[in-house]
Amino acid sequence: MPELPEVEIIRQSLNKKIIQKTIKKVIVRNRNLRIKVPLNFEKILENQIILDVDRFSKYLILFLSRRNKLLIHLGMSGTIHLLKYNKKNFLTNTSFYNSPKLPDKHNHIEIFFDKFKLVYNDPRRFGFFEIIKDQYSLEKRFEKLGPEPFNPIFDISYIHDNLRNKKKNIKNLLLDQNFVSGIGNIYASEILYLSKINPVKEGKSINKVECKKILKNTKLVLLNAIKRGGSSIRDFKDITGNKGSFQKNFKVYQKEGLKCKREDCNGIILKKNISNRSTFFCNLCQK
DNA sequence: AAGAGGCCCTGATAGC
DNA sequence: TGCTATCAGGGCCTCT
Repeated sequence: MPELPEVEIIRQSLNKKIIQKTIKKVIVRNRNLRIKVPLNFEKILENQIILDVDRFSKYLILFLSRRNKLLIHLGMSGTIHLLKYNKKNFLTNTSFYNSPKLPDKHNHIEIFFDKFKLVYNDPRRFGFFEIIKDQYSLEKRFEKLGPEPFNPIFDISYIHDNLRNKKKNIKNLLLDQNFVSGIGNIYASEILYLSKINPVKEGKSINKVECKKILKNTKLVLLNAIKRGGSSIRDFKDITGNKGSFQKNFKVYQKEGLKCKREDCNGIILKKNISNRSTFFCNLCQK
């Protein structure tokens, strides 16, 4: 479901609520996530204090008091929300979150704190919760992933060097997490539109000027999306129930058939399947 | 070795 | 109404 901006929004809202809180109890209702939740998962987490909530790419990282970490990935349909306990010690969702569209049957993991619980809901179960034993293992875990777009390593030379021998199209390259981490299907289309680059263009035919545009627009799009609370299509919300609004800023994503937003362009937004993912682009100004 | 395609899942929606 | 097909903010594995 979420790309880097949405995960960052979740991190921020989670950070405010669970830092320095102790995990009282953990219930796993379905271990069959993308990675099987191990049988000792609950025991490892219980009685630990959350020291920090960090993020790399589309992964959330909870730093725990015994120095291990909880790595969370939301896949395509994972959501996290906090439910407050009411006076009778029953659980109510009125204070923090309400979403009539999330049936309880997909609440796979619940982490209980003193006054609220964290609930992980994921209909498609492409997400996962993974215990990482220490800092070294964490770095090892991310070893093969490319830098985030905000990392100074991700500069024009890095982009150019990584594209120049690639036959793969630029859209798929932007989605390749081993090249750059955090871009997903929505933002790839948006970045290429702003850069006036056709999504099917081969990596090796992208020149330095275009690399510069990709660099600039990648950061621009992701930062603006974060600024606006992420993109709320299919009901994305942060853990306190606030919707993002970046979907209102989409130039091409899900804009098939509409006129190009550039005033000096008479193009039409087309939808094309690239490696089985929808891709949106202007037929005229993206060369 | 790079790159294309299949696959992991459920739910919503469209079309007959 | 009820079927079938298609499509979803992701990423890993296998085959060529």
